[in-house]
Amino acid sequence: MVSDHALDDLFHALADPTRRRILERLREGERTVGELAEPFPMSRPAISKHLSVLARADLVEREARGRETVVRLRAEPLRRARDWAERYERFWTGRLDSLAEYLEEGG
Amino acid sequence: MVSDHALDDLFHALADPTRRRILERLREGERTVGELAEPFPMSRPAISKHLSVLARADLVEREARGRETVVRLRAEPLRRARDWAERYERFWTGRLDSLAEYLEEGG
DNA sequence: CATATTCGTAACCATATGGTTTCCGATCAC
DNA sequence: GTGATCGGAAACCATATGGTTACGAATATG
Repeated sequence: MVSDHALDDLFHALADPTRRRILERLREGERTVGELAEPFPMSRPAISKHLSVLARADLVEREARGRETVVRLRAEPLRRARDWAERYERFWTGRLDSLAEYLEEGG
Repeated sequence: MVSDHALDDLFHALADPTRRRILERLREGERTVGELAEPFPMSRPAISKHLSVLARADLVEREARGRETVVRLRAEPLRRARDWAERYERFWTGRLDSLAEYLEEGG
């Protein structure tokens, strides 16, 4: 574990609504940068930066195609996020754990 | 969906190794702020700020107990993170989807 | 060839983040 | 009551973040 820079990048990438919306749209299929930028009330370079953040987290890949750039979803890293969160599952699945801890701690 | 500030706070809280380590330690049981701060090479106020970030995401709750403050894990919000990520599961579980999209797009 | 389009980079700016040190209120111990 | 300890708040600082506009390289168009 130590510091796990990949998880830092991953969660940071997900902590922005614009970036999450981009991922949502990419579920429907690959899109050019221009198509991705169109619905957002911000400039193309701003979207380009968001895509760089997503690419650093390995959540998208960009491929030059002619003068356009096609962006594709790479969802695999999200599995790591899910797995990480799942390790806490027993903690939210009921208060049995609280009782167990209470007993363990000599209560 | 719109903007979902709760997910912003949640993923932001998780995007820091110190905060994730704090959550890890809290899985073993509640801890005082001092106990939580002890292993980290940073000041108590720094940890206090990290705890505020975690509290804003509803991942911990703090309770004054005498002059100490006890911190408890509240893992429920992590379920939302897991559920969010899981919506992408079919995207990482095989390339069948790619074929489907290829066909849908008239390839 | 000339021009328009796509998209990334550079430079810049305002604000947020993450750390520090200092201080203060509350509580416990004596 | 005096003094030590716990922990949050305030003030401060350096850097990161998230946006902008301007520009330039590469590609398509006519």
